[in-house]
Amino acid sequence: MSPPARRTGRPRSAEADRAILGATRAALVELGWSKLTMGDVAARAGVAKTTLYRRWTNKSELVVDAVAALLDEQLELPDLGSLRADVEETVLRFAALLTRPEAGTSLMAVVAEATRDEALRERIRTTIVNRQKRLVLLGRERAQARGELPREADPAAAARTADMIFDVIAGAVMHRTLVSADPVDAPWARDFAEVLLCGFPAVAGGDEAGPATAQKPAGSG
Amino acid sequence: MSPPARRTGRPRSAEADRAILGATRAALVELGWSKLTMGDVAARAGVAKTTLYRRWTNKSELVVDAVAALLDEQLELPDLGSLRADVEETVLRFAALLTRPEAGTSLMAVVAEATRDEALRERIRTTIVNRQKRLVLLGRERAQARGELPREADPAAAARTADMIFDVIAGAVMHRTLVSADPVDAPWARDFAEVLLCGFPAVAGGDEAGPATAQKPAGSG
Amino acid sequence: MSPPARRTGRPRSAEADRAILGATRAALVELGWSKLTMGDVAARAGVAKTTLYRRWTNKSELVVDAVAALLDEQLELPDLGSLRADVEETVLRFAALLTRPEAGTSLMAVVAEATRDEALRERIRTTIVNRQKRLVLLGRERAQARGELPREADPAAAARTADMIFDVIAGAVMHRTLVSADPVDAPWARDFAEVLLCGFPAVAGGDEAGPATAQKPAGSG
Amino acid sequence: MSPPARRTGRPRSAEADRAILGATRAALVELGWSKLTMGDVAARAGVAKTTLYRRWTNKSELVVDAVAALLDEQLELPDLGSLRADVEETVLRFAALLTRPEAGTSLMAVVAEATRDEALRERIRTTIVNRQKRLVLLGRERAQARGELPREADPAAAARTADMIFDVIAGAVMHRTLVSADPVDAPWARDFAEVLLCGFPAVAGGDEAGPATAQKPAGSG
DNA sequence: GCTTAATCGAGACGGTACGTCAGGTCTTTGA
DNA sequence: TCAAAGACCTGACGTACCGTCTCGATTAAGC
Repeated sequence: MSPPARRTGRPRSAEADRAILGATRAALVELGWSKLTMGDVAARAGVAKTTLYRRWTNKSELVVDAVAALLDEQLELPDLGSLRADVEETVLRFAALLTRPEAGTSLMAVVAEATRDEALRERIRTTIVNRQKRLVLLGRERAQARGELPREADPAAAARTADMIFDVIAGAVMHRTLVSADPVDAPWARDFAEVLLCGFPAVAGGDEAGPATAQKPAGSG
Repeated sequence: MSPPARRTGRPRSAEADRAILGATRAALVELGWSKLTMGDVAARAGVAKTTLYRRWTNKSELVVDAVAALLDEQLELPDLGSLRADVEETVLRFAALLTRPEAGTSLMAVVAEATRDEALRERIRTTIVNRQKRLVLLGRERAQARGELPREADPAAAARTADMIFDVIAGAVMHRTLVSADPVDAPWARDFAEVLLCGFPAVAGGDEAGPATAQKPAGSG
Repeated sequence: MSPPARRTGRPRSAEADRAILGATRAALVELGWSKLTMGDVAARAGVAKTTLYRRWTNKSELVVDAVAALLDEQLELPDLGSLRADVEETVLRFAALLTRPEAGTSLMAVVAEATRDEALRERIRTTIVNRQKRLVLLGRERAQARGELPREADPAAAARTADMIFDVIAGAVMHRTLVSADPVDAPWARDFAEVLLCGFPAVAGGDEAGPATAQKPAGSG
Repeated sequence: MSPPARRTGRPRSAEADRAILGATRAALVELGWSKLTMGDVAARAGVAKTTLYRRWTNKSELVVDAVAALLDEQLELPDLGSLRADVEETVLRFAALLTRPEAGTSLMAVVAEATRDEALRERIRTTIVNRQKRLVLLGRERAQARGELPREADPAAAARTADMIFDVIAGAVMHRTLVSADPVDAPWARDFAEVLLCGFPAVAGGDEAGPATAQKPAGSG
């Protein structure tokens, strides 16, 4: 059907695929992105380098897949009864994941590489970004079911909002963890959820200051 | 004092320093982080590789300095009369900067590298992170002067808040630009400022839904 | 007996054999020994690599057979009425053959390979060396029939002599053509025949000098 | 002067040159031509592969130089008082050399390679062929001094003759040793010297048969 | 006409070496 | 002492070919 069903020749070993991705993750844990080599991954997987290059054109694509598998497997949306609690927990889990040596660094490195490589960019978008956005979509749906958020009429606007939330949450955690190199702990998560739900003036000083200044600009919308 | 006062021998050429950083930026523009080579930088700067290594211990540190200089030179806080306007403009400027080939990629790559290199992490913190936090601090001060934000009593809490804001703004822009690979344009900036100042329920549907559900959890501090 | 009489199963394609040897020669012409690859030969022959390895254990053996077939097909002893004329003509023909890109190079390469490979050495001996010695044997017989050479009493000595002649003729032509990389033309062939039949002092200066000095050493034999 | 006298930069290590050629010869002895690898040679020489490739563009050129050095060092013309004795001894020595694993095979392989590589052919000619022709020239001179050979008037003809003798001797020994894979021993050397000095009919049957048939063809020069 | 078994094509596989490239160091001569 | 030049070692790169191995599909010979 969609894949033309290669009929002929020896079929690719599914075993090898698994071994390679596993070896990649193990190597990332031990060595980190920059010291990981294709030869080493091949050796760990008990596989020839050519087998590796037959499936992934380079280190970046391989690592994207390995990281994507990790994210798929590790990230699940909790259901703690309130949007705020779900956000806090998700932030903590995501931060914990990014702190793992195989995840955060690799993601950064791969994204850096992608700026010069359209194919890689596409692969990141499909296997990581789009797939993790499900968390935002699911979280919103639950919040709407609970009555915490209104149902949105315009689906385009809804999609835009989801993208925004995804970028804000993922971006903030990533930046805090990897760029600022500060810990994401429970207090931070609480403050962050507050900012996300109420705006930062609520955190900055007192609740009374917030509403007064945070008006939409007169000319907008 | 700080420089141990080298007295003897041929002094280092200040010309060389400038040429090297310039060449590094030019090379980053053309080639990007991963294809940039020390040999190439040296050649562009009309300098021997030795000279280069006498000043920076490795590629990463060199690039950190080049990027830091770029950020120092390009990022300034606008004063548009309101906190919201300042945030929107800053977001746009920062996004424009990250889109430049020498900036975003390099930053990501260098951060990725830093996860395994304490010295590099420190250099990033001092020459990039801490130095750009000035924008947040200055912005808050102005907003306080305008009466848009209250003066905070607890300096530790004030610092924490500033860090948070910095991570949220920088992180969101960075993630949108480089990971999601979507454009940061005026509408996005407007929405983002709205989230930042009022919380995301304000964007999600209608103002009425927001306040009702986004209460602090009962048991929290 | 010699073939273990495979009774059952699909028989090997004789077509394939021919196609492979042909493709090998074509590839040798185009690429030479060192750039010839089994995969390429298979592709040219429209045959799978497996088919190829089912018949020849490796590249060297395949090439030996291809070259042997070439020699068999191209080398024939002329009958020009005198030993000298036959020698000259044979030398020219052999040189012409060695100059062809598929012959000389391959022969050298295969011989080089054989020094570490007894099986290959044996194959060369049987399919090339012994088979081409027929030219020497036939030539001598004809010369004896013409009365140009005496019939030899001792068959062992006769064989030794034939071997010697074979090595001298083939070796000289091969060395001149491939090592010295000088042309074997009619004058050279004439001189060579002179040396072979009369000894080199006859060529060196004048006939008178030769016999006088080229005596067997007194103490030998 | 002729080399523009590179003044600047670290000079090439003469030590390395020696180590590499030595390692090459050692590797040839142990492994033979086809199993010798550049990486292995580099490792044995305690040198990086790049250092090796900086001096020789490929395996063949390296081996040519190694073999040339071997020949220079091992081949010397004996002076046994007569041309015949000198020839016999030289033949034996040359055969002994070719039998060594690093010499004969390598020479064949390199010559095979050279048929497709003009630069290599030139290198063989200058470093091996021309340099070893000295033996022929020297041998003739001595024989002339002894009165065994006439002095030749025409220098061009003299050169042609020397080339011929060189090809006949080297070619015969090489073919016997490597192609026919038969031993070159004292009896063979004696027979060969006889052929070379008196023509092969002298060996074939009786001396009386030789002169009668080995006349120059009527129509020639 | 069915069974049997070796052959065929295709192409993936584990290996080994290739020749290149970049990182970072060291050794010259010259300023 | 520093600078320019460039050789050096290290180690990874991605490719090429080797010879082997699985596939499913043929194709005769024997029953």
